[in-house]
Amino acid sequence: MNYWLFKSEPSTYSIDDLANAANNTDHWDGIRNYTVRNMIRNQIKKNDQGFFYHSSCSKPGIIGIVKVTKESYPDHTAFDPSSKYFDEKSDLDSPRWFMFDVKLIKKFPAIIPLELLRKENSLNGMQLLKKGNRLSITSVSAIQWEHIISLAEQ
DNA sequence: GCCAACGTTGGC
DNA sequence: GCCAACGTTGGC
Repeated sequence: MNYWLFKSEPSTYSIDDLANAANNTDHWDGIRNYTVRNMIRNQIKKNDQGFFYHSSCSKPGIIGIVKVTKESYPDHTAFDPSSKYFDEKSDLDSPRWFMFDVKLIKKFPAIIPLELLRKENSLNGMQLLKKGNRLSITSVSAIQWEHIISLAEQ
């Protein structure tokens, strides 16, 4: 099983939106970056777990845990001209973009701020924290995962 | 295939 | 709003 970190701008889609979705489950759409697309198609598997990360907001950080409930399938928003994620180059017969489903497992009582993650020496190698990282999905090692979970429980 | 120009991300 | 860093586009 793999661990991930999924970024979302709370003004677009927050952890509370997921909490309010039917069965606490929703699709993770709108990925329009090839590196991340390939991660979805090749690596993100059912029952993988991930952190829900709030980005581009006043206090960015990790706010909860989700679980992958459905693996890679075509992102239908790419075919919808009214969607901001519409991509006229995505072909129904050969979709360019993919999404997956996640279920909310836990919302932390308090966000774990990016600022705090940066202070943790044992998280030095974390992909999220690397200079220039802009990927909206990054991998998390089991050790990093456990360490962050322990921060959430403090 | 190179690379300049432009677009996007996302912390601050 | 700024801007560093990276991604994408498209002419050549």
